[in-house]
Amino acid sequence: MDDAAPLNRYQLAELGSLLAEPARTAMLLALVDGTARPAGELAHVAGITPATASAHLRRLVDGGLLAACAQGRHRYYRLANDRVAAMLESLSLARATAPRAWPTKADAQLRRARCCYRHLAGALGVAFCATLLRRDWLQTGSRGLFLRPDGAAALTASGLELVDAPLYGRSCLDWTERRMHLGGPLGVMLTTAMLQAGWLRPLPHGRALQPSAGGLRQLGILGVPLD
Amino acid sequence: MDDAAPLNRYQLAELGSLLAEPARTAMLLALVDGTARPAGELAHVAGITPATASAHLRRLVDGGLLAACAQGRHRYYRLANDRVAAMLESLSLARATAPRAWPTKADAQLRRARCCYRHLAGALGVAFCATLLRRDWLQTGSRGLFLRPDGAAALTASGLELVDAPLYGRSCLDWTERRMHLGGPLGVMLTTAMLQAGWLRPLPHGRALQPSAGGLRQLGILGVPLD
DNA sequence: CGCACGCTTCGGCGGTCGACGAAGCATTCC
DNA sequence: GGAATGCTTCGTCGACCGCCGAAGCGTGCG
Repeated sequence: MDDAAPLNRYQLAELGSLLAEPARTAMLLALVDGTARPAGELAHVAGITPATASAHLRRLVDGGLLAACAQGRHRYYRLANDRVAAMLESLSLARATAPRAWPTKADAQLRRARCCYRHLAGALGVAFCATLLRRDWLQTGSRGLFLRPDGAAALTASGLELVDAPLYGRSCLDWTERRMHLGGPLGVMLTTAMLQAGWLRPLPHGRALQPSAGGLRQLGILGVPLD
Repeated sequence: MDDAAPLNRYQLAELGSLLAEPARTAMLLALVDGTARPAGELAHVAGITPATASAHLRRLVDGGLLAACAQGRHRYYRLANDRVAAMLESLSLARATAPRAWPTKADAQLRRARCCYRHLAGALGVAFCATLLRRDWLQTGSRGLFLRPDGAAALTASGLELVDAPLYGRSCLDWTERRMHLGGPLGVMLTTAMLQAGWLRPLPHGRALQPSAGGLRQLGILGVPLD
């Protein structure tokens, strides 16, 4: 799946082999919505033991259909690239509805917004990061994600007091949303600024963060979709 | 491949299984150009014995990817429908160049035009049939292919004396071109008219037909692409 | 520091499937 | 009618692969 050149008979058969097993197709179908999911969850989705799932996931990664990224003691898997998703779509297997999320005992507040290693996570963190990327305020450089000047200006205009130093961020997987959000020093700095500006308020117990009315208003103005 | 509904994990795996074998992908790739090819040729393309090829072809037909049609002691296989071709295309396996034709000892005259059960076959027969279809002069009815009035008028204007009776034709596979041409009573009638009008002249030996200069001119006027 | 947890690797079992040769059936040609 | 041809079916062998339990490794938590 690296180049767009026509596949020969062997490459096509190899691709077919990867799709030839219901356990593997179940995992792929669970990932077509772009989420990244840990191996154990994919094993459960496929109805097989973690040992068997590990072998399948290895084959899918070796075959270029999946990408793995370890985070803590979890190992998240996602589709390798957009073309894999498009290929699956073209096989008419894209489901209209996203696969149901793994049942989590985390309460609603925790799922909505929380701090993750000092930066913003949860649905709000994912949406905020997606917005920065969509507006090209966040860009990928050799040393990681960095904030472009126009993005910094927009955030400052919204009331955030940003640190002037060139900070870099990195993608961080969200364990409830299963999507990327902004971590690293840049993520920490932005989250700290939001806390200082009163957009977010830490709840007494746990890591949940409570967005304020004013914070939600400012985020909405910036273009962040709010539930 | 019968409906466009999203595939579940088992249907997708079944489709993958069909693609998981190089011998089968070789056959499918040989058919993506829309041609129909006999089992023996497909076996040669895949590099396997006829016995093994027969099993593969049976699976592909049962899986809805191929369609078979017996003609004489040959059994021609082609892609089941357009969606199969599109699916293969989407897997980036459509080749820009058509697979090289099976080497045939038939001489050039025979390949160009000949009679096949009393109707016109060869490259000229295929091109003539395609033109009739493209111009909507030929239409598919419940009893077979029939000539529409405007088509009959155009052919008569070109100098062919057509029988007035409502004749029906049927698709006939061309063994050198591997494409459909017009057979059945309608095909026989049209070919007979061409012979009577001097467009075609039967060669003394064999079944080859020699188009005349006037015949080629008239066919060109009708829109038939000539080599 | 030790336990719990998530994931991977290893070993072995069983089923599926692809390969072929030989035989059988249908069609065509002489 | 008999031989030749094209294709399918049958029987059998061997390889591959999916499955699991058990063990090993690394991370995170108390």
